[in-house]
Amino acid sequence: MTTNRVPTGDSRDTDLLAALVGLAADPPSDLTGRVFSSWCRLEQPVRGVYAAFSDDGVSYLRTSESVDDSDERFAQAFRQRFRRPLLPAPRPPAGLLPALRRGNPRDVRLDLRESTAFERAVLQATAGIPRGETRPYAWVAKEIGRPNAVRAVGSALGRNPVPLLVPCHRVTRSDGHLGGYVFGLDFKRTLLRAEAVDLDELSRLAEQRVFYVGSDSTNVVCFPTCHHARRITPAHRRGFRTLDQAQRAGYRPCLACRPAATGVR
DNA sequence: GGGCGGGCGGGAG
DNA sequence: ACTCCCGCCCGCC
Repeated sequence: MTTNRVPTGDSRDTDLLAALVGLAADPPSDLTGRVFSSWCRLEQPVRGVYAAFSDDGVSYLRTSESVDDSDERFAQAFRQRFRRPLLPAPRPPAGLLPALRRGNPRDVRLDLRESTAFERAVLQATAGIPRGETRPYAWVAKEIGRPNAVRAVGSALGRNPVPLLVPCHRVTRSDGHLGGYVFGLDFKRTLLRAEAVDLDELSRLAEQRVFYVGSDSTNVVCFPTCHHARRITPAHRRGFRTLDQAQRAGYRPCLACRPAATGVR
């Protein structure tokens, strides 16, 4: 996340007072996100994308398809959720386009203040899933230290205010199925294919109930989409149904994809 | 594959 | 404050 905000103290109340006093003059930039947000529409890299943002970061993102290609529908959806007016902006915020292109939320500043602490934890863990890879919902739950809150993770991702930027399309079910998606399952498939995720291979593995892949030369076990797993030579490739089976066979979990012990028997 | 209970956070009343 | 209900789930049957 980049910082383009003027540094301020933590005393928000005094900041607010000072801001209100100076309102007749120039509004301080760090107040804008609380009063109104700007919006813009991008035509790339995905068909069309609407984003709402302020100096505090991008707070809301929709595909144009999901709002019937209508500026007004987007503004309506934003106002209903954030209870704040929305003004058009001449240009997108710094980093938004690279973030969308590279599928990396760290290229752009995000404003997640409207989310709960739990939701932010879910979004942060999800943000760490590399482009071209997938992780189960149960993995996200484990990553944030709430291994049983799996379904709540699904709910939180369903409310992800900034899909595409926080790549919740990279979170799939533990049984190998893709699970749901705000913009529909087809769009989830399209996004994953665009990142070169081999969906056919994934469903083949799911059919065989292979959810972990290891190398018998390194004795490291990964999620199948981990970039390390994809480099394993076919001759050394070994599939496992559970992490437990892999570990009993002498494999240790990959430090990059951190496969979690939850899985389908 | 399908069904079902368990699990959890959040929002509505 | 509490209860009830819902949801991008999981594991067992």
